[in-house]
Amino acid sequence: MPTPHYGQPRYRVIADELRKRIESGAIPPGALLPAESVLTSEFGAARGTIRKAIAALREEGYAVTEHGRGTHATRLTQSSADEPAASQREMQADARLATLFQVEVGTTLIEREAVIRRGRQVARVIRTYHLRRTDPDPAER
Amino acid sequence: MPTPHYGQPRYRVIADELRKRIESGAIPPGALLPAESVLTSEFGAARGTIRKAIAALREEGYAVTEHGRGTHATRLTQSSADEPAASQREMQADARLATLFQVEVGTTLIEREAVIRRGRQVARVIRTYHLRRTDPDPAER
DNA sequence: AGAAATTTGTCCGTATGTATC
DNA sequence: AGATACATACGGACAAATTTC
Repeated sequence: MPTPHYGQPRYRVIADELRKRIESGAIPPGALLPAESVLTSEFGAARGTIRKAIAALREEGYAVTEHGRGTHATRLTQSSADEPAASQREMQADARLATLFQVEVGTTLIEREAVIRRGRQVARVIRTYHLRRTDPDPAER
Repeated sequence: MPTPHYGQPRYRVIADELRKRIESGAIPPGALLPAESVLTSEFGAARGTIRKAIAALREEGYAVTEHGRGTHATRLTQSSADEPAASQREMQADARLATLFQVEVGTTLIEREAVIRRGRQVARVIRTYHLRRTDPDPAER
């Protein structure tokens, strides 16, 4: 079948469903999500669509994926004592971020850190900040 | 040519090239990037690969895409009163960044801050860091 | 106003590469 | 070495938003 994405696109619906399972505890923090192949069967969607749904969850801070291992539901640590390579964590808005987001200082934000490597060297580090409950994300449409 | 992604994946190389054009001014802030169809021809890559490259640029804060319009290079010196003008500045590497870049704490890094707005609201704040001297981008490894 | 062209968005299917178990 | 799981890449088709004629 072609592409009848009335209203919400398929990957969005799937992402919402998986997010619901995580928030409800059906998939506990730290637990592994079903493999892409399993989700493909369950939702009757192409693998690419499943992957896009999971990518959306990652961007929203609900999951973390590791190459040959799988995707884990995120346990967002309130750590301010940051040392590890936590790719994702909660943090409190400082003055600058609070101003930008128009919230009060101390409001919880999600910080994600990505590293672009060139061979063994780190070429760039990217840090993204956003409020929790972000929806779709026009960036990708 | 199936999928030989030795070293850097194709979309990564393309993203780096496009980013270089933006940073160098070859594609001025606010300007439209070539359409996906054009980039597909230029790089001889599938459309999906081009789209992934552009998605990477979005995540790094270098571009913003709108549905039937196209992808614009993000404007750095935005108006508004809340901006300390320069969205790009030098800063000293903290412990975390120093570790990643394998340099000493206090080494000068370039920090770029992009503010992605959705309407009047700030949706995301993206900060990218990279070494000053060295990199810009060997483009290829 | 309307139709066509342009451009990005979604989805499917297939194949191969890479990391982990 | 084999199996499992995620990653990259190609190609095709149709949908939706915008611009152009």
